[in-house]
Amino acid sequence: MKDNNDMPGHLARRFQQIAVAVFLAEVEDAGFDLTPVQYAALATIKANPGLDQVTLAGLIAYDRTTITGVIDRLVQKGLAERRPSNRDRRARELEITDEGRRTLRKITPVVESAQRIILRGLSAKESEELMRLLRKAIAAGNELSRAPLRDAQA
Amino acid sequence: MKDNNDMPGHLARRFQQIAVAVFLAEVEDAGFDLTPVQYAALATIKANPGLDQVTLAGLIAYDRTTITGVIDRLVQKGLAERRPSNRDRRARELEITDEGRRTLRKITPVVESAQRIILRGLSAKESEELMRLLRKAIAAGNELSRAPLRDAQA
DNA sequence: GGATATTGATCAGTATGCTGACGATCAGTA
DNA sequence: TACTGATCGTCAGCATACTGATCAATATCC
Repeated sequence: MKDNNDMPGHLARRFQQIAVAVFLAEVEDAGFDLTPVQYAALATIKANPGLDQVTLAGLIAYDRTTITGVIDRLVQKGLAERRPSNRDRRARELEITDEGRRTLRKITPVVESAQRIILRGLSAKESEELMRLLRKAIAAGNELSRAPLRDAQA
Repeated sequence: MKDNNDMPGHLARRFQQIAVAVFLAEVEDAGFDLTPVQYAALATIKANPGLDQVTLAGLIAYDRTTITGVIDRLVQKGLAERRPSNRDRRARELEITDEGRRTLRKITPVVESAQRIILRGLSAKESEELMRLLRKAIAAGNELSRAPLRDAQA
């Protein structure tokens, strides 16, 4: 009988579980209330002002139906704004607020420290190798999930 | 600005996302309706007949509040049974049914094939190395999540 | 033995993630 | 221009995951 520890699927779930727990603990310790998903969305909105939700979803590989709720919460916390687009009346343009910018600036070092904690069992060299292998496996499987990573369009 | 691809947390989420999608697609193709979580729970119940829910949760690193719903669905599908324990009247003893055994037998090769698909971008050597590094990182972070892995007690 | 602490299971509440559907809108074409 | 198909955002519904609480039952300690 195959052990759980021989199943990449199980290891993936467990690694992700720990990563989320560490992220939330560090962020809360620093006095913030932001999930990993919300952080990634906010950082991506800041880097791509005025983008629409489908583009945002593609940039961070979220499902477009999940984005709706995430943005709801960012807006509700006053970190982002959602307004109808003039170019395409179906679309919503997303913008980070000043408050969002402040939060992002203060929280980024915390997030980076969390990333180090997630890998605390590995040497620097092992960490690099793990990330390289994950990137490679992810690239090969990108199209297999409903929410693949997509480049921004012009 | 740090790229998403430099964040182990983001890579963890993405890898897990693909792993779940592959698992569900393969299992559905084979004509079954079972999630990764339900599969792991069912296989563990079979390997440890009569175990209680907390022990099961520890063996596969689930939160105990999540287990309740997972077992509900296994029972509802007729794959497992839940009955009050005689030794400890707070506890529920879990048992796999004949139907559960049949399902598990037929589905196991499908699950193993899914594991190969998840790693299809990597060579055999790289796959081994990825799993080794994940195991190491997970071991170091085990206590950081609310649902750490636990050995079965005597 | 009896007070206290702990434990097993569940629940309510919240946040991802997904499937499949829908209305509104846009783009391309006959 | 009218039609057709695709796209954007949202929704309902389901399944993980977690926090924190509660109830019942067991363990522990004095």
